[in-house]
Amino acid sequence: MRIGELARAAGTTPRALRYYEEQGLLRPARLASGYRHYDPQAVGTVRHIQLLLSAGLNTAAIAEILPCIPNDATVLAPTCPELLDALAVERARITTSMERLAAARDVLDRLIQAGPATRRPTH
Amino acid sequence: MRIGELARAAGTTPRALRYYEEQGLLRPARLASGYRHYDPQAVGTVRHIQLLLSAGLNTAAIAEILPCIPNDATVLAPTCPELLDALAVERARITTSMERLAAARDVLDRLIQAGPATRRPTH
DNA sequence: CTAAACCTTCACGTTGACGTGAAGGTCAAG
DNA sequence: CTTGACCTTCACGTCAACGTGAAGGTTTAG
Repeated sequence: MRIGELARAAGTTPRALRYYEEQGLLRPARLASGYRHYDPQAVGTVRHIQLLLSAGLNTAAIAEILPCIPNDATVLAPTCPELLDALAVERARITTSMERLAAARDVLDRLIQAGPATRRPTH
Repeated sequence: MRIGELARAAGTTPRALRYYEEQGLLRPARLASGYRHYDPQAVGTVRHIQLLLSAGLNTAAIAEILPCIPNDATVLAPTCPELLDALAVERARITTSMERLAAARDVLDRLIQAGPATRRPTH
């Protein structure tokens, strides 16, 4: 498939896909015309990229981790053992983020709960 | 207290505090010298700001919400009812973020689990 | 064969939350 | 009264993940 088709299939834009390639996350083949050519597995790869990006990983971290994620998507990775540290670091970062989000949500929840419904004087 | 002291107390920088003021999040008094003067409650306010920022709220959203968070910090807000919508929107955004983080963490967990320990052939 | 719809490579613009000097006023200690 | 640690207001720099043309080649449907 070509870049536009992949972009539609993965819910993104050609520009983003070129950016991912520039960052070393994708390595599409090239047709004689110079057009990029992606195999169907690229759809899953791009979805993984977007997921990790939305989790706050940057492209450098994803570039490390991505080779360990199999194209098959149902089968797990043969795994690159030397990356376990990096994985653990990112995992910890995500957990910390989730805790902060939970704390912030609690703040909002308290405001919502103390809302217009309950209006008891404090005495 | 002055800006440097507040910055140290809240674990941030004077520059950030001036930025918060510029965004309407803080309104310190001024001494005759032109120096900003903060009361002790500002420490808690700044902590709230940082928490909400780290949860992905921008300064505009925080500017809406912050007036509803009491300086006391243990007592809940009298609440501004017209903000319930905005609160709900941000709450939903946070929940979505947490779900994405959880999904990404699952991906990492599967990689970590399938790590060097387990190495069974698939047949 | 031609026009629409693709694609290519530059290369500059955007957004948010600050960082980082620059140039100068203020305050406490010695 | 001077030095050093504060503080002030500009105002430009940064970083990441793209957006947005510009100028031009390619492919495909009619």
